[in-house]
Amino acid sequence: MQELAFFVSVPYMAQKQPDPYATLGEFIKRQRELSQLSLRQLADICGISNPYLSQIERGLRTPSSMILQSLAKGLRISAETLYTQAGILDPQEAEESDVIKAVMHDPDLSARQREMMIDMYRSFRQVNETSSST
Amino acid sequence: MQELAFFVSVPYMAQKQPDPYATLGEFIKRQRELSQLSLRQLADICGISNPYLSQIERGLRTPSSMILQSLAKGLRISAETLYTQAGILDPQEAEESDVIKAVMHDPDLSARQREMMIDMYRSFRQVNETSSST
DNA sequence: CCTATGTGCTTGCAAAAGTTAGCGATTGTA
DNA sequence: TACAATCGCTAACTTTTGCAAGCACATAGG
Repeated sequence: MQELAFFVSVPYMAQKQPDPYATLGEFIKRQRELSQLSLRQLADICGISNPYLSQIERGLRTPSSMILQSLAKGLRISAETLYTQAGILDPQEAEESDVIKAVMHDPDLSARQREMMIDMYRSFRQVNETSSST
Repeated sequence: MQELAFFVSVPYMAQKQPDPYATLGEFIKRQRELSQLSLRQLADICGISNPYLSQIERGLRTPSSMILQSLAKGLRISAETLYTQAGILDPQEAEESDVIKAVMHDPDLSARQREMMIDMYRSFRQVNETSSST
């Protein structure tokens, strides 16, 4: 396992995904070219080999979490953006309410407890919806 | 108003101290035990093998992004939280009070409903904290 | 007693991840 | 015409992931 530089200050200039059809590799390649970096340059920055980056961009390899993270750092994108692009993070999670998000993010609840709270919340919302419309 | 049968008498076992679990494996194990799932049960839910899950929990293997994602789904936890625990995503706050804050700020809930959700949440937290484990 | 079932863990092995060496094609420059 | 440097890519290799089979231990039940 190689060492990765986890400097915390990432300037977060994540862009909106311009093409929903783009794969993770295509997205990375576009970001790299937007940054005007060659394949080898980005590979060096991220601490991975250039053939491997090439294979990632062409969709021949699925990078691990650590590699994705270092790619995010190197491209100055938020890791969430990359993960969403990779289909690893749930994009519709952003559309959920803050309550559901907060419950889902709470690590001190059990899965069942989270489920119960979310069920309760959704029931409340539904009840409020029907009672207000009739 | 529709009657809702959400009882807070939760028999679910909880874990030891509320200290932050250092490694990803320990965190996953804690979540699994909070859900009262055996190693094989969670492995089946997530579609991975039980020896592999065992190795993940003991820190002998680093799961790929896809495995992490299925683990997040199986544990009903946000993938972001798992990634943060794994030290892969930057630690944006996953404060427990965020649930209460989000509930308090939700305009689509009634005061009574907010109160019920916060009660439920606090009960869960208390159950998890007080019941000591083996 | 023995069988059955549930728990987590160990052992090899196929497959995928990831690297090093090197290819042909380009570009610039002497 | 070299010659050097850079581009992305291929091939062969090493390392790690992830799984199937099976181990040891515990709790029951007949």
